Amino acid sequence: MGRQPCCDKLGVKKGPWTAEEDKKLINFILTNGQCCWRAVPKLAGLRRCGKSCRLRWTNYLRPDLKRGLLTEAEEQLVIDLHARLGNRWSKIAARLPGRTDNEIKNHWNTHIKKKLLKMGIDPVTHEPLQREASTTKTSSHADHSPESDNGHHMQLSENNGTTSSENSCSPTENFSGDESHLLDNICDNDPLMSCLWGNETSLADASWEFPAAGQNFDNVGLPSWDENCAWLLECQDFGIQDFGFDCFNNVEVNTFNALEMAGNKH
DNA sequence: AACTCCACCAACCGCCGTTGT
DNA sequence: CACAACGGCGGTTGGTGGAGT
Repeated sequence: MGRQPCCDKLGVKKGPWTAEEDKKLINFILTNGQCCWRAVPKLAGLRRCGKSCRLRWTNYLRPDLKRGLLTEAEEQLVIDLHARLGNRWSKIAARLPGRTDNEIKNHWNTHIKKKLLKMGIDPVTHEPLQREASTTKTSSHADHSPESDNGHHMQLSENNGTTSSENSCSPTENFSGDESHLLDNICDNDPLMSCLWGNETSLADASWEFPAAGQNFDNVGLPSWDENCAWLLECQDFGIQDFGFDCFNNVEVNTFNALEMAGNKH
């Protein structure tokens, strides 16, 4: 009869994660790798739902995360991808290494939306607002989807504010359909997109996988995580910056910062 | 200094497609 | 095949801190 419940919901902690919890989660994934999230809280000694553990890991603790504001290039890419994909944040995030869907979604809602509106562009349809107003008479936005915007999306350009309609790929961007053709179009018309879409398979297939114990990050150009992390965790209480170390790569520093921030909060 | 407003973002909620029993 | 949980996703909320008054 079906599966066992994910968590009993009773005695499950909610709210912000503490440094201690982060430590436990990191330690667990270090030694066991990413396995079934349902088992993680129990095995890691966390009073959290597996879902919550996964979220914490993917959005905050993952060592390959970039932090800080999106760069201009990233922002432009998000806008472009949003015009093509709509609110499919996970798909968009897959094109921006080191960024999470949550982060992109937040950035969209807090920054990009306003920016587009200021420029007179509808953030939903990527159409100019005036033209938008006239077209709404015949079609509703409620059902807006990448398939329905006919590819006449606006591209944010601080330089000239021109649209990219002319040089963007066309219409009916149904990714499940003739995707290879679509990707060709995108790549042909946009160098940045070309670069990213060029790695389509690797990016798309490279669901973030933490190496199991004994493996290291050599294949992704990262240092051996489990070698570093033991003392990393021990050091978190001091704060890495206090050491004046600048020899860490971003990955390690990010993890330090994450832990430190969590530690400072509590 | 105290208060209010606002922006930011981590985390939760609920839905949906997939998958195990 | 039916059912129920899993995993993932997108929408939304609530806490926090900074800016403005």
